[in-house]
Amino acid sequence: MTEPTRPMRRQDIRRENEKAILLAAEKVFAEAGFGGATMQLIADLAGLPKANLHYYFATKEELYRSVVQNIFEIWLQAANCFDAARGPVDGISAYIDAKMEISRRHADGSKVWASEVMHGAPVLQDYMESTLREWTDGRVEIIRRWIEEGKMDPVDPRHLLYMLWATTQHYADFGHQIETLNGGKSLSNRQWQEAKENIKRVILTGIGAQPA
Amino acid sequence: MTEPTRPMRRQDIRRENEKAILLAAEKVFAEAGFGGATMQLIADLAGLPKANLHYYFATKEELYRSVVQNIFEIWLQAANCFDAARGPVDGISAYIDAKMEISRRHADGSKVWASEVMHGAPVLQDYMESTLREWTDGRVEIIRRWIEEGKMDPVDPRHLLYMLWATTQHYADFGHQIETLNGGKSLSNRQWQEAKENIKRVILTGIGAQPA
DNA sequence: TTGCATCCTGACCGTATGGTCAGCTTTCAG
DNA sequence: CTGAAAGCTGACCATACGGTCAGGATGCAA
Repeated sequence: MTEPTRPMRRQDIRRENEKAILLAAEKVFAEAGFGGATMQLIADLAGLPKANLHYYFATKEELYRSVVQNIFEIWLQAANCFDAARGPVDGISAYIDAKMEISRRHADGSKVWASEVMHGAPVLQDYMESTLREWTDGRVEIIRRWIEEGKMDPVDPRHLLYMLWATTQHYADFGHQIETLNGGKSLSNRQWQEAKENIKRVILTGIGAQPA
Repeated sequence: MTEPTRPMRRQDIRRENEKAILLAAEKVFAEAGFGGATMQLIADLAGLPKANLHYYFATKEELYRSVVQNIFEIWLQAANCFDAARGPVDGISAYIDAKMEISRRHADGSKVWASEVMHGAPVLQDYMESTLREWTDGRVEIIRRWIEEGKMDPVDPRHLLYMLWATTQHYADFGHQIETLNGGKSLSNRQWQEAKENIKRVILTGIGAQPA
């Protein structure tokens, strides 16, 4: 115990409880899926009575929506790497780094996101048709320009993006499989590093954008 | 209606009903996850009363297990491509073709498989620790030999395999996302072909195993 | 034809789950 | 200090779901 008592302010209480609930929910949704998750389990993990969850989030759907939107924000932020870059080597390297960091630090969120998409994006369909589509179109344009400028081979930009998403996301979504094939141990720092380097090397070489 | 009545034989009845149930179950599990799927939904989709499902499959778990094992078999069969090959170009090309075909023809199964792994492989843990591990180790050895023989660059075989799994599986698991970014339309024959070619080209080039 | 094994199913049951609510405690502005 | 707003929660409810079962229908071997 750090403090004997804590005279929390209202603001703090709300913020901390919402945070605890969202964190617990992310984990439970990731492990059991939306249908398999129960409010009771989330409540227990968050250390709160179930009724308290419904005080902050009216319904299971609303809580789920919050979790999914959270991870979507994080996912989109990794986009910035792309824009600041001068060429494919910088841009794609940075993007892979960022996405791999997400796979590692937000494995649960990644799984929830994957689950949401796999089940037809019932919650995020709007975002996918607006924000995601715009983001993608923008990146496709950037890649197209790189190709025009001779900075990389003429690879279909969309399929290249899918490849980046797939390879990086895989380390979160299929982390359990990777762990099992790694002797039941989660990847070490070194192994994560190797994974990143491998992806970068194969893809950058594969699109003819080798570092100078 | 094709036939007025059908004097089915017992054998046929069992086979056809099990098949119908498994097909329906695969779809429902893919769309809703294990927890979200209901026996009633599966029964409706299969065109049978719910109680009849329990006649063929005692429990929801047993039905789910059958579905997962089915797709695992298919998944493993794609392995043969690897063995018959003389070098990385043949082997990896054939494997990508096979896995992409699975992503296209068995999208539901692929999703169920992904879901199973994402949730910690509660059903398939044994298989993963035995069959899958053996298969993987064998393929790692093959790739290592290719590297020794100078047929490709020294890329970590395991991470290469993960890359192959990820890129191909992505077209099934994230098919909805891809569809949305494709203007709401599923990929055409031509687009599937392009996807395959792109993956092959980038990866084969990326590992320094260009066709002669 | 007969008898039996297989196949089928409507009706039912116990339980778990999402959600509600009345009433309590705590915070804090005035 | 005070009252209202915010925070909290045990007990409760309706429903949906997995699973059961008694008994009827059907095929099939002898």
